[in-house]
Amino acid sequence: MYEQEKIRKKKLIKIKLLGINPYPSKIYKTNYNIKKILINKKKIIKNNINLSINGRILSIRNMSKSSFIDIKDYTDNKIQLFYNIKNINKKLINKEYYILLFKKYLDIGDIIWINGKLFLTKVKEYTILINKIKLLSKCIYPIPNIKIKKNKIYKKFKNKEKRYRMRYIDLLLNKKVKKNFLIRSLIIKYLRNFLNKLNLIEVDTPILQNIPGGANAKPFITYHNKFKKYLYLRISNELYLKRLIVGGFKGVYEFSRNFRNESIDKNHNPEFTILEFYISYKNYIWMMKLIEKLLKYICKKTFNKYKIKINNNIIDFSKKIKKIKLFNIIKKYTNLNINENTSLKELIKKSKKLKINIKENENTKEKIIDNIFNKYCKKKIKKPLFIIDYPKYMSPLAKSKIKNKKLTERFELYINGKEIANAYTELNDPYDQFKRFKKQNKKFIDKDFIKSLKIGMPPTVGIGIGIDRLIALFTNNNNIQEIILFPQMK
RNA sequence: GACUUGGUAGCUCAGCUGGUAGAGCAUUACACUUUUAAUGUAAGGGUCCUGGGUUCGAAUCCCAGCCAGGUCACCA
Repeated sequence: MYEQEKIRKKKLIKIKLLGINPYPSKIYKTNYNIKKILINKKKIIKNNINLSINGRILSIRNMSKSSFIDIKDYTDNKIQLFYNIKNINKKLINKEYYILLFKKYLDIGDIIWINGKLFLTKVKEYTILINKIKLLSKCIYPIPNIKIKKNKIYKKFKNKEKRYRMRYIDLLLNKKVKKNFLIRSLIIKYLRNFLNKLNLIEVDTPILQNIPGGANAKPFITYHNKFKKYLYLRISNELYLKRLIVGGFKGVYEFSRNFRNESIDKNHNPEFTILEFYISYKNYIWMMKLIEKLLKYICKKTFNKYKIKINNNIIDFSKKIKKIKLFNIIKKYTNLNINENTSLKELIKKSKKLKINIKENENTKEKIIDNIFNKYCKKKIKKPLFIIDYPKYMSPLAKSKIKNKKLTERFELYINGKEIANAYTELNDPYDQFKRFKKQNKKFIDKDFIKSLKIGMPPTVGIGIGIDRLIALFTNNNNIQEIILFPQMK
């Protein structure tokens, strides 16, 4: 690094001394991108079209009095450039052309603008004969070189730590990585389209909250100097979106960046994105149908097909998603006969064989069931599956079922062993909600939210979809770091 | 948090049971008038993650730490 950077710095100084600005502010017009050139190559040659393009240099081959340069642009296509000493005698050649090309001041990684005409070389490669050239930005830090020689690929930049810490290089060199983020962008775009078609309103709610509510997780704490009080980065936006439903919106959604002060692994980043949306006068049954439509829609729009391969399983998003009751799936995989009436003592007894490890002070029914499910059921789910009939004690924000008050109108969506979404008909009884908050977490009770429920929230269904996990799923990545541009690192 | 694998040149990686730090590509110089990610010759480039220890001698063995990956647990 030291050596090569030093050499390039010297070049930079020389270029400047010779009157060339290595970082010009002027914009040079282009009339093509490389993808467009490759598509229209025959036409371009036929009509003798003058091409102007931008790009980054990938490789340089100097041979005596002529040279070849490969450049790549934002379309991720590359094209070969050519210049020859014959051109030097022409009066047309400007100073910059001479200095950059013949003094060899260009490096791999430099960003240039060129103007020239397309021709076919002796070896039949479509190539641009350079007529004018401008340096747009000098590359000082050498990027890993891209080369294939004798069937060996010298293109690797695959050290994960380096890739994540220097994502700009990763994106530049690894096509797949860039593609993943293009898919991410598409999926979010189509989710928005879908929700907008439903006439939901996109909103922004506070990231800095007085009381971290709506989920059970450790928050990041910060301090407001003027208020002289602690504020919390949101762990969820749920309670704010519900306030908006109280306020009379028919439906709202937010792509919410949430923050949780927990450990990092392939499924968890301290900041992550959840899409939450709430629709009044609907319930969780309706939402299940909507989610089927939503998945089908984004799969089709993004990939132009309904079936995609995930972890060697083909998943067909045009099919109806099956439902199973929580206690039934537990029975299926563990043979354990439990239900919402099972007492804590009984649960502990029955689950003893399953090697569930719960800290003694956290010995609650919801923890034990959660544990059993995570350990024995979750990973077995490959195809999309709705899990329903969660007991009330596991669902502090969900409305109870009419026929069985101990169960709730709630479902979770699992695909490929991962929780993708969590939804329920929202609890809108303020006194019931207050009781449940008290049971769940005495430290943070959002009394203002209770007040909003007292004003009256219409029957409402709400859902949270883990966007990072959803995108990891659709891009067939097992690690969330691959689809978060800048994953958190120490 | 536990276990496990790794950290050596710009990149990818060799380096055996301890004996002067290696390769390919990249870089620099020279040669060669259109090459298939050329070719030939030569050169430069290293805090072998950090700190201790063992030893005449440590990239290598031992201990501690840092950073990262994987698996599991916790957390959603």
